[in-house]
Amino acid sequence: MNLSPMHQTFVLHFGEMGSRWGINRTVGQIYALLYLSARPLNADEICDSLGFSRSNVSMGLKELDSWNLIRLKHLPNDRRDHFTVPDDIWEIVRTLVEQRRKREIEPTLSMLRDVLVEKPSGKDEQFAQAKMHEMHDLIEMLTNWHTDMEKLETQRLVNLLKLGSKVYKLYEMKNNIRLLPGGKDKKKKDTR
Amino acid sequence: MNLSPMHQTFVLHFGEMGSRWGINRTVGQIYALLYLSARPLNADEICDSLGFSRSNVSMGLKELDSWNLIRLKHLPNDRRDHFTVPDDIWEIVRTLVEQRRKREIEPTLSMLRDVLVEKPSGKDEQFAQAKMHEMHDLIEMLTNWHTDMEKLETQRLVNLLKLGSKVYKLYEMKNNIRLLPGGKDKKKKDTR
DNA sequence: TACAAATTTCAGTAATTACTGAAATAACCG
DNA sequence: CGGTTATTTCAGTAATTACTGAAATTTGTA
Repeated sequence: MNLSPMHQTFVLHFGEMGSRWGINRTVGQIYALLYLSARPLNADEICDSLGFSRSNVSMGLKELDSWNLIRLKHLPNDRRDHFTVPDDIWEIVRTLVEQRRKREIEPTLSMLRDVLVEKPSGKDEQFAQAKMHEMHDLIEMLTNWHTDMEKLETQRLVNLLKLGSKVYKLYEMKNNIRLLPGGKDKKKKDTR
Repeated sequence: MNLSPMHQTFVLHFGEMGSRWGINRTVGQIYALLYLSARPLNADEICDSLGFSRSNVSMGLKELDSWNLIRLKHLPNDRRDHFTVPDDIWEIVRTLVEQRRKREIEPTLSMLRDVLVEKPSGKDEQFAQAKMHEMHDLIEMLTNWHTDMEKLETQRLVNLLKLGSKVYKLYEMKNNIRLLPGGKDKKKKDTR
C-alpha cells in the first residue's frame, strides 16, 4: 500500500468498517480512497495505492457501481475509465440510505406482508403473527418517514436535523393553541 | 429445523439478513426465533428448533447478549437459563441504534478527530483533510440529532416521526412570525 | 477490419469465518 | 463436599467469502 499515513489511516478504517456492514474490505478501501481523492482515479491507480490485484479492483468497482456510489468519468485523451464519488456528501448519504432500503427493508416488508395474509393455526402462530404485524407497522412507519425526509432539499433537512426535538415543542404549541377554545382532539390533556 | 412454515419463513429471512449486517446467520435466526416466541426459550429448545449445535447456540446467545439484545429469565423449578427479547419493540430499536453507534460511529468519529489534528503536508492532504472534516461534521450532526431523539419518550417520538416533514412548516411559520416585524435573521428571505 | 489498450470474467486458491464435538468449567442440590 | 445438570470454551474442521492470474471480451483507434 502506497499512501500517506493520513490516507492510510482513513482507508484502513473504512476497510474494517466495510466488513461490519455486508461490504468487503476491498470495496470499503476503494471507496475511502476515492472519497479522499481530489481527482478521478483510474483502476490502475487504485491498484497501486491499495495493493490489490487489477481484477479485485474491477470487481470492487462493479460492486460500488451496483450501489450507485461511484461516478464514471472520462478524461480527454485517455481511454481509461476514471472514478469519483459525488462531490456532495449528502448525495452519498441519500444514496446509501436509499440502497439499503431497497436491498434490506423492502424485501423484509414484502416477506412480512406475505406471512401476514396467512391464517394462523393455533396460539403460537397467532402470537407470532401479532409480533410480525408490530414489526411490519414499525418498519413501514420509519420508511414513510424516510420517504418524506427524502423529499426535503438538503438545506431544509439540515435545519430540521439541527432543530432536533425542539421542533416538537412547536408542534405542541400549535396543538395547544388549537386546543384552547376546546378543540375536538381527545385524550391530549397531558402529552408531557 | 423444526418449525411451522410461518416461523420458518421469518427465521430464515432474518438469518439471511443477518449476513448482510456483520451479524451471522445463527445469530440472526436465534434472534428471530426469540422474537416470535410467546415465552422464554432455553438453549436446548433453540437447538431443536433451528438444528444448530449446542455450542453454536451458546456462542450466538453470547453474541446477542453482548449487543444487549436479549434478556435472561429464570423459571421456577428450572435451573436452565431462558431467553427472551424485550416486549417493547421500540426498546429493541433503541438498543440496536445505540449499539451500532457505539461500535461503528464512535470509533469512526474518534479516528477522524485524530487525523484532523495532524498538519496536512501538501495539496493532497489538505484536500483529504477537508473531506474528512466534512464527514466528521456530518456524522456529528446526525449523532447529536440521534442523542436528542433518544431522549424523547416513545409516544412523542412516534408522533414526531408520523408528522415527518410537516413539522418543518411549523418551524417556518414560527420563523415568519418572528420575521414579520423585521427580525435580525439574515438571508432568510426565501427558504422555499 | 486489424490491432492495441482497457476491462471483465472465471476457475482455482488463499484467507476468513462459521460450526461442531469433546472436554473443561460453573451452578445447583442433597 | 460429591454428584448431577447446565453452560462455556476451544481446537479442529467445514463452509463461505475474498482474491488472484490467466484468458476472454470489450472498447477505441488507425
